[in-house]
This record gives sequence, structure tokens and C-alpha cells, in this order.
Amino acid sequence: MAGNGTIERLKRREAAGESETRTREPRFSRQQPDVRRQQIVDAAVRCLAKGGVGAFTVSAICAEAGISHGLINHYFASKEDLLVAVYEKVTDGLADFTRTILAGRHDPEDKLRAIVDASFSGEIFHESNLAVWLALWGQVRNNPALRAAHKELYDGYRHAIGHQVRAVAQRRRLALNPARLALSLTALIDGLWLEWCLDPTVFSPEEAKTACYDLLQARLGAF
Amino acid sequence: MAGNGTIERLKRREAAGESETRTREPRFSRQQPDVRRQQIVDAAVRCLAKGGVGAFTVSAICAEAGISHGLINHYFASKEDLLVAVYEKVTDGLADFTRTILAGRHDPEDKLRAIVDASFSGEIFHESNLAVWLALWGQVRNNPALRAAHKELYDGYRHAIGHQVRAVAQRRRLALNPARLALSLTALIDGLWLEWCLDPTVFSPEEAKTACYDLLQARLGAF
DNA sequence: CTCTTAATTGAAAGGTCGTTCAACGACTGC
DNA sequence: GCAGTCGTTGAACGACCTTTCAATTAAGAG
Repeated sequence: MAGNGTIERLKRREAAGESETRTREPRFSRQQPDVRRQQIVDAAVRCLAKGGVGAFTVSAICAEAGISHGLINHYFASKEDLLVAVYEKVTDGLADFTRTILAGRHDPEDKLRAIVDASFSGEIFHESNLAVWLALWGQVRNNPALRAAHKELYDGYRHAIGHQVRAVAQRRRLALNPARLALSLTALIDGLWLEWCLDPTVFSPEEAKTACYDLLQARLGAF
Repeated sequence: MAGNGTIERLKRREAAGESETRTREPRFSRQQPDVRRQQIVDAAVRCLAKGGVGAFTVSAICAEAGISHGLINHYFASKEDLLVAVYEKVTDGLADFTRTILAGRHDPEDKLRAIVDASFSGEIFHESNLAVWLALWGQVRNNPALRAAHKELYDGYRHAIGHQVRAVAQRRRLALNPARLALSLTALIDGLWLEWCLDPTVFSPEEAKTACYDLLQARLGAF
């Protein structure tokens, strides 16, 4: 259990019989504000992954981060603010990974494949990450800041996919509505995330990926 | 605000100057256990719809139901038990409605259409209902009883859809994996529910329905 | 080494939470 | 009418929640 490292350290010091005047081990270590903020956000993410929104409490997060109760409100005005920081962290993580995967690709077909692959790769498509998404989704409706962040993320995501779909359709001279297919693809991915998170026994990540490829193939031809 | 109907009734009585000996209005009314249970479950559903899992508190539910704090634990051993009852209620509501819609249909094509239509009909596809589903999804991972109920519901749902898909495929002499298409369709529906619940401005119920029809058409032919 | 700064602690305040339970009183059967 | 049943109330309890803040002290500057 994290969080009482301080106490343990003190006990060790006393047991060793060190005198008061000797240089004693510090009771805590200072951190650069940015570093500490990240520590707290990371701990909060782990809490969400472990126990959903019910585990998103100040004491649980501080214990997980190994800091005292008071510190959380020194870095975040409120628990709500911390939740927004968590959403941004998770969002950025997904965006960064997608960007990395997209880096080498230039064909729109390649890029669409990469987006699907990224969505079901081991880095993204694992229980604890999806559990965090699930917990965050549950808060979007009741938190205006989260709502705005969510809208921005999803609009951008659908737009990016629509852009690649349009390129493929033009190249293959297909008449279809790119925005509509982008909508279907994002919904299918989210639906697979949701259902696999709630019950991972029904299908494998590979099958999920296949489902997306099947959709693209049926609407755009060979994939 | 509900929940203080008793007090209001008493005040009204006093203001009217009724004597103590006169037949006074009862402080509460008894209900058959089944009726009261349903009242509580219904109130809990409304709370979930209004404020997500954060509004699923004993005081909020009792206020919504117009009963006193203590009564909730007279009918449900714990809040967790109540949540399971809520899940069953919402589940049964969906199942009943789908059964009604399916009643007159005999063609497998007709039945598949009916399932999609039901999923995006006004009775099911509205914000407060989807908000309840969203809140419940967020609890499935952390509540064993909910987890079991969820698995039963979704396995049955996927199986029913797979059955109709198989019938269509056989009739049209198509070689495809019915379970795989059933998986895609349920995931697409859930994904559309999720995304519309989180941001209803992006697409209309009609567009959501079209997305599902498009999927069926692309894989099974004209729909 | 001393002074200064500000990151960190931990106790305390003030709520709200879920649950329990003794007392109340609305109804049923007699 | 009367008595018994049991659905219902509401106060009380202990646990836990978030936020605040004065005191502490690690760490960098002079």
C-alpha cells in the first residue's frame, strides 16, 4: 500500500538509533510543480482504472500517489478540475499514440488501417485503459468542462477519419458520404471498446479489428 | 421538490384549523410491497437519468419517491441491491418493447429491421433513457451481480440477432459469419447510443438508424 | 552556514453518505 | 369498535467525503 512511505521511513530511522543531531532522512521530498501535477494525475488515472468513479476519491488518489491529503488541493482547485486534467491526459495519450502510428503512412488506405490498428493495439485496447474511458464517459454529461473537451476530441476524430475516407473514395471513384461512414466507424470502435470492457470474454481484440476492417471493405472495397 | 409531501399535508391540515379529534389526514399511506418496490426503483431510475451515478444516493432517491430515508433499506438490503433491481427494470423495459415490435413480424429481414427501428425509436432512444444505460455501464465492472446480469442480456441479444442474420444469409445464399455480423451490429448500436448520449448535436436518431441499415445492406444486400 | 521561499503535511471543520432501529400509526380481521 | 400486524417514519450513528489552513520543513540563494 502506498501513502505511508513517510511513516515507514521515520520508523527505519528510529530503529537505526540515529541521533537527532545527525542528518536525518527528509520527511518528504519536494518536486517541481509540473512533476507533482503529473504524479497526481497518473495516480488518479490508476484509481479510475481500478475502481471506476467510485475509487476517484481524494484519499484514494493521495494514497496511490504517496502524498498527503492536503496536497491535492494545492495543485487542483477542486476534484472536478483534477478530473478534467485526467481527461486531457488520457485524450493526449490516445492522440499521441495515433500520431506516432500515422507518422510513416501516406496513403489514405494506410492511414485508415493505422487508425483501426491503433484503436485495438495492446497499448490502447486493454482493460485498465478502457475502464478509464468508461468512467470518464459516465461523467461527461454532468461536467461542463468535460463535455466541452469531449466534443472537441470527438469532432476532431470524426473529421480526421472523414478526411481519409473521402480521399479513398475519390481515388476509387466511389459515391458515398464520407462523414456518414466516419460516424459509423467511430461508433463501431466505441461500441467495441464499450462491450469488450464490460465483458472481454465474448470476442478478442483481433476479432474487433476484423469487424472494423469488414466495415471498411464492405463500403470502400478491398482493404 | 418531492419528498416533503407529508409535511405539506400536515401544514395544510393545521391551516384549515381542523380539530385533533376530527378525522385527520393520514401521515403516510401504506402500499403493497410490490407497488412500493416499483416506486423506489422508478425513482432511482429518474435519479440516474438526471444526474448519473452521482445522483444515485439514498436521500435523492427517497426524496424523488416521496418516502422517508429508512424505507429504502426495508425493501432493499443495500444500495447495491437496488442498483441491480434498476438494471433489471431497464433491461426488462427494453426487452418488452423489442418483443412488442417483433410481435407481428415473421420474415427475418423484417425482424432485423424491427430490432434496429426499436433501438432508435422515441421510446428507447432518448437522452434520459440512454443516460441511465450510461450510468449502469459505468457500474458493471465493479458490481458482480450487475456483471452477471449484463452478460446474460448481451449474450442473449447477440444470439437473437445472429439467429435472424443466419436466416437471411441462408435465404439469400450468402456465405458470411452470422455471429460476426451480430457482433458488429450490437457494437454499432451501442456506440451510437454512447456517442449520441454524450453529444446529441452531431447526428440525429434518423441518421443513426441509417448507419445500421447501411451496415446490413453492405453485408446482406438490399435492406 | 543562514535566510528565504514555497512545497508539503496533517489535523480539523463541516457535510453527506448508507444503515440501523425504536417508536408510530394505517390498515385488516375479528 | 378493538387489537394486532407490519409498513413507515425520522432521529441517530459512525464512516468517509472534500476543502481549508496554520505549522512544518526541504531546498535553493546569498
